[in-house]
Amino acid sequence: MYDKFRTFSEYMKKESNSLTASMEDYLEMICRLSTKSGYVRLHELADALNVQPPSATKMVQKLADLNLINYEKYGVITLSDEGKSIGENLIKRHNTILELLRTLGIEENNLLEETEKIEHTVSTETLHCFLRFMDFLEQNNDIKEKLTQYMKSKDRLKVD
Amino acid sequence: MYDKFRTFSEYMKKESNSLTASMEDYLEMICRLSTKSGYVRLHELADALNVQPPSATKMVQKLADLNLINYEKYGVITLSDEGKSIGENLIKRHNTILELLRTLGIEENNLLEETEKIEHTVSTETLHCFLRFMDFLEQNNDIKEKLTQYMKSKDRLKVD
DNA sequence: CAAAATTATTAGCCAATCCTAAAATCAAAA
DNA sequence: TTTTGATTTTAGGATTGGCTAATAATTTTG
Repeated sequence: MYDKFRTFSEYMKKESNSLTASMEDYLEMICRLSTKSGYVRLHELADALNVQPPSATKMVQKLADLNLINYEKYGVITLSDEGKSIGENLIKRHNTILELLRTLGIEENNLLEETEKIEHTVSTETLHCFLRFMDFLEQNNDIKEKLTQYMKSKDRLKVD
Repeated sequence: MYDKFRTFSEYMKKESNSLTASMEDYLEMICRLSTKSGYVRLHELADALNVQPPSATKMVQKLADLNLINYEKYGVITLSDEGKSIGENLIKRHNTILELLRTLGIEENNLLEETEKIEHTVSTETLHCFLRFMDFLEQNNDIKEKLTQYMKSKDRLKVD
């Protein structure tokens, strides 16, 4: 009857070719931080993700093994071509989710956290649907406006 | 600059009072499976979640420690009042996400998996926004119809 | 250039959740 | 009632990604 269900852990176990949620976080952040100067230092990365340096070291070594970044001990972190390409897509995905949540009225205070949690869980197909939904609103600005107004007003039909 | 970011693992670490994603999965499923007879057997639970029995044993023991279920070795699993209440809310949350994703045009094939991944990540506030969005569509059936048509059509504005 | 300060690594630990293999318990049938 | 078969538990292992404490390398400063 319920044979199609899986636990969260099992869904989140990535296939061999793809990245774990944390790997995605690191790569995404490396991508953001390296736009200015072209490289990142380990401690900047650790700071930005609010982890301790040893955690960053470990992950950076993993990403280097996967050839997504270039890194040698005590050195500087730069993105490989593949890493850059993936990282840019991760950032796009992040921005898409963020925009969607904003459209649906999630408060600015919670936007980042909610985005960061959700982004790792959505498939490409789902992401496309989200984009398509926002296209729809772009093409129907009256509806977008009406929706925005509605989401702002406080009273609700159902409470939970 | 990016000091508000966290890694996925850190976001998903629950505060002491709340449940991990996997605990939620188990509790939710126990709730579903026990509606008929009022109880669940361990192997039913393991089957439904596609895990091996030892994994289910361990988790069931944890949930019993938290007084969310009643369980004694080799016995039958029943929900405590608190477990039932939480479980029912988890199912509501599940259904809300599922309905939202369906509205946004996610294919039936992917609906369950996408729902199960996302459900653990959204806050109560976000959930309320989702509900409110669907209220909006209920109250504006013309818009809902137009959106559905739009999501069905294949061509897209942007591709990624 | 040597000492001090900063940055990064290693080593080792923890928690969560899955797994397999083997042992224990329970229930049903001969 | 004893045997068999199904169910469940225990024991032990793997992976992931955090952490701290101690060490090492690098950079800055006096």
